Amino acid sequence: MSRTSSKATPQPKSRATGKADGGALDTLFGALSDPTRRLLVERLLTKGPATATVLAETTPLTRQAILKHLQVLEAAGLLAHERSGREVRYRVTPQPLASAVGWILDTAGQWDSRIDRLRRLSNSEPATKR
Amino acid sequence: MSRTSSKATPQPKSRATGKADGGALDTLFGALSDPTRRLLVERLLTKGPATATVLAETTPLTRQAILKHLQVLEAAGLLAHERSGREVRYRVTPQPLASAVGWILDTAGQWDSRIDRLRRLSNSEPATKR
DNA sequence: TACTAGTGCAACCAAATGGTTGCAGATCAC
DNA sequence: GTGATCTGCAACCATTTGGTTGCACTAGTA
Repeated sequence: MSRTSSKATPQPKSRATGKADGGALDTLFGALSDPTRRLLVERLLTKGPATATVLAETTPLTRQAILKHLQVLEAAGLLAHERSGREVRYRVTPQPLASAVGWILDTAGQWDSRIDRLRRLSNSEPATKR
Repeated sequence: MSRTSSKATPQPKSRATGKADGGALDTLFGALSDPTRRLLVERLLTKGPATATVLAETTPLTRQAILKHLQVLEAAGLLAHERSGREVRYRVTPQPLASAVGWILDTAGQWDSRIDRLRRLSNSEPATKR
């Protein structure tokens, strides 16, 4: 049952389609979900812009692996690159983090107002407890 | 050559090992990276706790698919479930979102201080531009 | 010029992910 | 009791992901 009308809609079944406008958050949170990538962001922030080869020297990973991570981060808008000569230097552009915080605060806000509503309605229950 | 000493370390090559202490952020951001899951969180917040079957009725997905998403969210600490009779009811526990915001703010903080440092050193460059 | 260092691209692989179906086990209502 | 619902597994499948290797290309440098 459950699957209300899935058979009726001939959707291409590709789950990569995304929900359009939410796609930015997808790639953003997705980019942040990998420890290597968070590490790269932190490293680029603390030690400044660097190339993929230089970044790869400090990890057990290949340059290509690092490159892929950098591209994921760039696709999420967290990085930008510029080339000087034969080198390609990556730097952090943390603006997209604002949308992440935005979604989280929005959500937490709904939670807060919900707690508030519950408190107002029933004064006996602690609402969350943990 | 990059790959400094990968051949020397006989690491089990399983990428699921995680970086231990950062694992919480992994699962957290990972859980948030899916639009369906964010939708579930929002729905559970706005309309209150619900069972997997009920949640599945409003989406084109199977109950099992929803179930898996709920389990991912629960593993990230964003959900908790309690059963009453034969029903299992899920509710949001948004506390872990704090760690996410924490990491982001830390990172943004490093960025701010770095801009500050740059501004103090060279007064001519706009530092970010975009 | 020839050599070296850095990047770009493509093929390939294993594991994780998101989804399905089918069925067994509880629990409620009659 | 019987039947209808709801949950819980398990198997299975296709796509994505994270990683590797190998090689071609480009840009500095001796």
